[in-house]
Amino acid sequence: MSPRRSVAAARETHSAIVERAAVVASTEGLEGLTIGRLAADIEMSKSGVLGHFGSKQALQLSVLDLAVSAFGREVWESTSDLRSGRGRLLAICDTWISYLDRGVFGGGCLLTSTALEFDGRPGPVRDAVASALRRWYELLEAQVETAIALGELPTEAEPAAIVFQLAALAMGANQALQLFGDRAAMHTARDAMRAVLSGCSHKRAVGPPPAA
Amino acid sequence: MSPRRSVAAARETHSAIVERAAVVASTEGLEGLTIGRLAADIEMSKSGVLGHFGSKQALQLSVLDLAVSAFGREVWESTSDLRSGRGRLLAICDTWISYLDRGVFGGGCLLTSTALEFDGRPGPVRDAVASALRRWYELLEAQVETAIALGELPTEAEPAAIVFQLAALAMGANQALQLFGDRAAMHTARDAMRAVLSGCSHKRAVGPPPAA
DNA sequence: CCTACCGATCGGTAGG
DNA sequence: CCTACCGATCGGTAGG
Repeated sequence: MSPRRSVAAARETHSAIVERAAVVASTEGLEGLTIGRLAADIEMSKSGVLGHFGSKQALQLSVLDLAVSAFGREVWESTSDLRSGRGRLLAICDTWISYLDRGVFGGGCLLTSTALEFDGRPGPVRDAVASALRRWYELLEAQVETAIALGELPTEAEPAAIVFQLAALAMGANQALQLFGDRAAMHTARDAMRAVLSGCSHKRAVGPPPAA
Repeated sequence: MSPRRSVAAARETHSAIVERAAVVASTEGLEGLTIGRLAADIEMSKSGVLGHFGSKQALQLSVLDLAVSAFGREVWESTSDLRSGRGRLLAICDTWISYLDRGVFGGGCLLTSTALEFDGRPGPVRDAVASALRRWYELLEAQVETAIALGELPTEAEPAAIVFQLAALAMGANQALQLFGDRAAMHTARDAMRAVLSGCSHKRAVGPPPAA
């Protein structure tokens, strides 16, 4: 008479697999996942694991979904109490760096690593990570446009260029931390992000160097 | 009486394998290399391929060596006619972007992708890519220091922060091109690199936003 | 959710 | 440089 134990339990098992897979993928990559190893980790049979997804690729997409949700929750949603504009962008720089610094799934940013791992492999995984990143960048561009409209950034600021720089600095922070264990770079990245949002050097600055 | 054909021929075969492996690794990753596939591509037996390296890891290190050489030649050495300082740094921004834009081994920058692929896997490959990138960053920092000493950059400029930003922007350009096919981002990245070297915003710029 | 199994491929070795 | 082979593991299926 168990009240359909299988439904709730299956959902829990599903989550447990995806969460474990995210941890593995965080260091081994999404392609480095194997059903067999995951089954051993979670103490299930291979077919028990595979039954939840149907294929390795479907599992990869589930892991990516989890990574996107976690990123959105930690970087974007945690600034939802702020009104749109420069203030929220500054807060996002902080939550973004903090997200990287905490190493959510035990390794670096899964969106960044998946983007690089799959950028040369056409298919659903590449499409999914590309569209997730594109949505994120468009969200940020909208914030920049709002900031410009509010007079918080100069009218000649270019949203795409500003967002490009913020994303690049986040990638730099990710590499510094994961490859070199360089915590100090988190501050460097944060300062550089704030400089990008300071209204200085949004347009080409190719004049002569200032006198020393 | 062939004049030790085996020596020269073996060297050529070795190069052919490594070059092919670099092309494969450029889209599949260094861990995605397999001896069997490489052997089929190059039309040799598996053991014929493996005999040149001894192990897959040794092959990976050879590919990384090739990638480091190519990067050094195309980005650094091609600016060797310039004297050290800001002028050479500006030229490096151009050769760096050009190197990324050309997609040397058919995919993205192998140093960037290997760094991300192996940052969570301790071992010789991780050590090799980390030390190659560290040497590159130190080379750039020395150029920044020279520029400061020559009065081409402000004395309060922080070499590590400037190099961090240049490297981050290169990673951003790599992602934009490989994941989104965004050629326009090459110009965005180049402009942002030049802004970093313009003497503006080297120190924290956290004041109030400029009036609109 | 399991056991049992499939063909394919992995990195690597033996021996020549 | 080759053939022939090793044990291990891969993603996935059949059948329950």
